[in-house]
Amino acid sequence: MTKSRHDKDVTIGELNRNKILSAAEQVFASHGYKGARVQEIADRAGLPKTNVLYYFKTKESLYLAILENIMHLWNSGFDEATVDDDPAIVLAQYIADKMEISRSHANSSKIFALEIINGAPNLNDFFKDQHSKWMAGRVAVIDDWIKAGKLKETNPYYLLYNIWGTSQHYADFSTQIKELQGTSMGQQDFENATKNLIHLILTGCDLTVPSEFR
Amino acid sequence: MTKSRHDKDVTIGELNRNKILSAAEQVFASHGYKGARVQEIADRAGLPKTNVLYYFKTKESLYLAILENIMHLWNSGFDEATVDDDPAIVLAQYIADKMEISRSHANSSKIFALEIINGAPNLNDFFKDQHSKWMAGRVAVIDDWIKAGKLKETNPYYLLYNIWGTSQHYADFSTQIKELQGTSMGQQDFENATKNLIHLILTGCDLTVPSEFR
DNA sequence: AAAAAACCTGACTAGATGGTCAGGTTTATC
DNA sequence: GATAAACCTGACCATCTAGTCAGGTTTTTT
Repeated sequence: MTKSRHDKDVTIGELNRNKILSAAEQVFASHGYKGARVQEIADRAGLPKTNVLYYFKTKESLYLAILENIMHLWNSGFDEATVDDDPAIVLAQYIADKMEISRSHANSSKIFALEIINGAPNLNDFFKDQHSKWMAGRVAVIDDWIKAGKLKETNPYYLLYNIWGTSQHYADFSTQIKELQGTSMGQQDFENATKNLIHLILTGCDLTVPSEFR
Repeated sequence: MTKSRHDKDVTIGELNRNKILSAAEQVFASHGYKGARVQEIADRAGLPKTNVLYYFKTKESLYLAILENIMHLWNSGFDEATVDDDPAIVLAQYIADKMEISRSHANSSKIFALEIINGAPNLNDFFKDQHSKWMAGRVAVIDDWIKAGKLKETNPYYLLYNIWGTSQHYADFSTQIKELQGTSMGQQDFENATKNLIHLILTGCDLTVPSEFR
């Protein structure tokens, strides 16, 4: 029996980094970037503040680390959609993806949506650029659908924010319900909410809800 | 011609108070209570910080003044609804009211909804009490509707948060669209959004949308 | 078991922040 | 035009905050 690390072993660093990220997620979600205190993050992580700053040199870098994690979550089939795809299927799946993120990563979702809704005031240039490009690409696809007659004339930004805002609200809501009553929204509740939302958004665009999302 | 104030005259105090409240609304809405800086509020109001603190002794009292203003906005027909009223009409009208507030008072709406969704961490006991009572009353009415067979078995908190969250999202969204494109959501856009929302929420409760809200 | 790497933290600092205060000016009232 | 009330603000302060640093301990590697 050796004391050396095996591949499957978790280093103290990994463990603490995760503790910190998880604590930071909660604090940033409830107080925003400016309002979050490093000390509070440390307390929630059960570590001294200095230790938090050992792993993440600044409050900003910790925040950006969280945003980077979240960005991966936001990847979806919509990213590769083209004018040849069916907008109803692509959008319905996108809404379902967003709802799943709201369910499984409520705090992350809250932080990222807040950042985007407020015009990304805390994102550095790299992230802003990355997100702008993604945004421009999605808007272009939506515009192409409209030009191709596959989607009614609509504001692409309106549509995207609509999806984010509504699915986001379930993230806020599910957290709150849990605190108030001790019971989370169940899987079935979320499925119903997802169907409702797909119906709302798609019919708002004069699209027919694909049978697999009904 | 006299220099005395007439009833219709506005004192300097009233003017400045309004400037400050309006500036504070913006800052609290975008940074939250903790993240808001008195200096930033002063800058936006075009006044020295000391002057802001002359009118509102503390940051907290300024925040509470805003919440008090908003509370009046939240009054609606739902407050006096009883089991004898038609839930479809009461709820549809309530949603329409909330949407109108999102349209006309986006920032206020954001602050108050945030406060409630986060469990009112910054509200003093008076406000908490006032709101708890309102909440208990509304939940009781919804439960009565359910017992009377006028509304399907549903979680009353879920329903209320659903209405707040979705209508709230239009407040965030409308601000953002304005910044991105220079054009606000028009009256027609908001009417459509309101109808969509009424439909979503009511059908979610197995209620039929009253014709006047269709 | 020695060296290196990773980890930890108490004491500290510079700057920001909410708030005070004392002494001023302007406005309203008689 | 004198008095009172309302308004204004530069200088200041106690406290909080992100971040530094130096000197330590533990873990991993060789």
